[in-house]
Amino acid sequence: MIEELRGTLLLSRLSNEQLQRVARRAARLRLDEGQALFSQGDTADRFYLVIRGRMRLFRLSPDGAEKIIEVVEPGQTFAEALMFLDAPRYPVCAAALGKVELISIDARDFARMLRDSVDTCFIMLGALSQRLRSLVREIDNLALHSATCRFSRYLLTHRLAEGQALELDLAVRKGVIASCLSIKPETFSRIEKDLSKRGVIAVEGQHVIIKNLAALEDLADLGDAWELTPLPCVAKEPG
Amino acid sequence: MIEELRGTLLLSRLSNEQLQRVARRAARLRLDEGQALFSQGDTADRFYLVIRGRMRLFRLSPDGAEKIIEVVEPGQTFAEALMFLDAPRYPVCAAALGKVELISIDARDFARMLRDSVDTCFIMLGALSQRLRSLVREIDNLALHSATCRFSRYLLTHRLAEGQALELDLAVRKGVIASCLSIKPETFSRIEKDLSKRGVIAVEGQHVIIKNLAALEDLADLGDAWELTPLPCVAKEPG
DNA sequence: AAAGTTCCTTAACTTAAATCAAGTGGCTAT
DNA sequence: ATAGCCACTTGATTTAAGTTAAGGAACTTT
Repeated sequence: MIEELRGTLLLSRLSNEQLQRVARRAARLRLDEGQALFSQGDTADRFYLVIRGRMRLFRLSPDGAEKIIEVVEPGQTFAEALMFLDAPRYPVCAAALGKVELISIDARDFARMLRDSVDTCFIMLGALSQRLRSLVREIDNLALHSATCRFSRYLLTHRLAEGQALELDLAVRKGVIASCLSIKPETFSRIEKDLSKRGVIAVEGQHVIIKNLAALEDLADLGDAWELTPLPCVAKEPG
Repeated sequence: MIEELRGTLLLSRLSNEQLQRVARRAARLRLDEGQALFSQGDTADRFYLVIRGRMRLFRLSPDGAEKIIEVVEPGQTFAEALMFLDAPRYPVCAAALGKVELISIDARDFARMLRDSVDTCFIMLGALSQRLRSLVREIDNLALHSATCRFSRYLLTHRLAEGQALELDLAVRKGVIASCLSIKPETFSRIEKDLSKRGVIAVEGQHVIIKNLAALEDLADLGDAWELTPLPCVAKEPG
């Protein structure tokens, strides 16, 4: 367990004693496909580290519609920002995408410990700042760009994640991607089909081939190239 | 200047020497109506404190459409989260709504100083966490709720801000509110008119009267009451 | 006071995406 | 195998909100 914790960026700057303290109050957790971890509104006293599998964090509307805010990958933590609020409640629901293994961490205790690790504070601040930026981008996507544009951007950013390849495999069900992009599955299908017909991409199941990168970038409507890069890097030492 | 800084939540835990250090590298700034402060993509080496007036932070799409992400009120800081990123660029444009007075603060220097004030780190973490939560809510609003619902929620939250009154004055131009809600001005007008016709509200210029609170809450589609309250409180002492 | 602005409203019309309603093809489990 | 389920596709239709266009009210500015 200690080793798994140490490998996580957020916890990387903690001393051995600190890690042991975290581990003492941590618990391993296994979820099956679709199983819920917590719901929007629940009191938030723990945060989580994904060891294996993926979690989906989503908002639920009163009439049952859902919108995925984030898909959390192994090695990432989630719900850790809440420990700095007064009487925190989870602002989203969390459920497993496939089988998932997690470690759950005591938030209050962790926050108290944080007072002795400014380094970790800074890692945390960097992480929150990045997440803030990505949420701003998502708002921009929703408010200012069409479904086709969002889909194109999705392909382009995930191409980056896989080393600039012109082919990529969708990591999750299409319905999940659709929800991430705030598109209904039907519309998602139609967009895929349309772009295929126009020769921009070719789709076969989960496998997508970018046939015309220039056209795709055009559809993605990237005014500023710098916007795309989702640099996963945090300031180490300000100054 | 020192006094103005000390009154700001974010800076409230700094020692006199630290405040003096901040002040030494701070500058006062005045903007006229509509004047731009920075643009999306600019290198971000300073952050700002609003002394007087309001700033609008907005995203610009390549074709010139704009969406206001936030309206910053006096006493609030903005763009402070960026100092924790590696080569930060402003993710939004900032411009004045009316005449504005600001203090601009050196971000790198501030971040360096932060290492000696865990208290301030925690205030910062709390502030970022709150902002994160409000952006998640905004995404929820855009993805899961209609324009009318967003408008209703706007009225209800701003009613709270003004002590539960059933009447309120819109603090900014309607076009600005429309952009905050990602609604076109024409649609905004139509919604106002429709709700007036249905006896839910009455509008006269900037003055809005809530005639039927229950109906408005119904339109706002609040599944969970706890969601509305935008508690502006930060954890002081975790533990 | 006349002429411009800027902001807001109203009306006619268009459109992107949602909804409704069937399918299809690939799994799993009996 | 076959029945059932699930993810996805496809087509027909609806609808919320955007677009275009024009006019009005409250201001500045000259």
